[in-house]
Amino acid sequence: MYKENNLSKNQQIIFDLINKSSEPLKAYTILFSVQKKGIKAPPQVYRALDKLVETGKIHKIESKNAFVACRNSDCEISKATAFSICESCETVDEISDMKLSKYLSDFNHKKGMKFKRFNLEFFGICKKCKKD
Amino acid sequence: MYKENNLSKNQQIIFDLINKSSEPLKAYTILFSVQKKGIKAPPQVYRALDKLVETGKIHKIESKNAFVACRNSDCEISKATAFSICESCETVDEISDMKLSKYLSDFNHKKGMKFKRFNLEFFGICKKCKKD
DNA sequence: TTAATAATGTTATATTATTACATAGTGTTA
DNA sequence: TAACACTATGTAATAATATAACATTATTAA
Ligand SMILES: [Zn+2]
Ligand SMILES: [Zn+2]
Ligand SMILES: [Zn+2]
Ligand SMILES: [Zn+2]
Repeated sequence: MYKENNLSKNQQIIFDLINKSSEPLKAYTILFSVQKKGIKAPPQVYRALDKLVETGKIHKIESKNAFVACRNSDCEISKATAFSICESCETVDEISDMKLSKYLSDFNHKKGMKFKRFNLEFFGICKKCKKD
Repeated sequence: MYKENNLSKNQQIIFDLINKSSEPLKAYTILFSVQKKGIKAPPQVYRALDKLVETGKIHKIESKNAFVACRNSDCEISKATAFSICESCETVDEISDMKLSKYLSDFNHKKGMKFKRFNLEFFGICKKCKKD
């Protein structure tokens, strides 16, 4: 089952759910949504999530403990992620900006640490919410 | 008690602990450490932490659910935070880089959202760990 | 076909965080 | 001072997030 599609059964079920969602999904929301498909316990969800994050199919929004599907082919397997988060409606968008990504990937710490990965979360009020 | 020092009793106890620590502290580690000082329950810790984050005295490392004291007068009350995190020894350093901070504060999303705040977490292996 | 690896199923438990409600301290102003 | 708003505290219970441990099955590679 793994070959043709590179996702396993549980991984595919959970990825499909996250990918169809317009908002970040939390692990237990996912768990409740997939119980009818036979996924009954937290470890099944967390294992699939871990794998999907590892392979860059989804990202974790750390400030929300929630997961979104990757919308950006440029984030190179989760090595360089950036998001905009509306503090009013909670909408999350993955930022796809080559200049920003390059600037941060090239950033070198004064203390000599070479970074392999970064995650950036911007917060504000989105256009839609501003109108209200 | 609030006037002279702008921190309340519990806030001061918890700030002192985090400030003296060389590593990020987790809420329940803090709770266990301050029980002899009369702080006995999670809400007391979380309330103090919330306030300290709000006022920029400490920051939350989202990827670790842990807290560090602010080492940077430039982060302007938690509006612009950046950290380097060693994936081996778990050391966390607050990055103080005006150019980086300005670059990100000035960054404008294509979708027209104006950002009020950001948090950036870099991951890698620190110098010390590279030698081993 | 055997062995290694990856994925699954299941139960229990650990860790992180909040709700709800009662009480006490502090600052302002009538 | 007394009345009030506001902030902080204390406490019990519970919610939400995540992992450990172990048994089983599926897939791949040698
Ligand atoms: Zn992505
Ligand atoms: Zn919004
Ligand atoms: Zn700071
Ligand atoms: Zn290190």
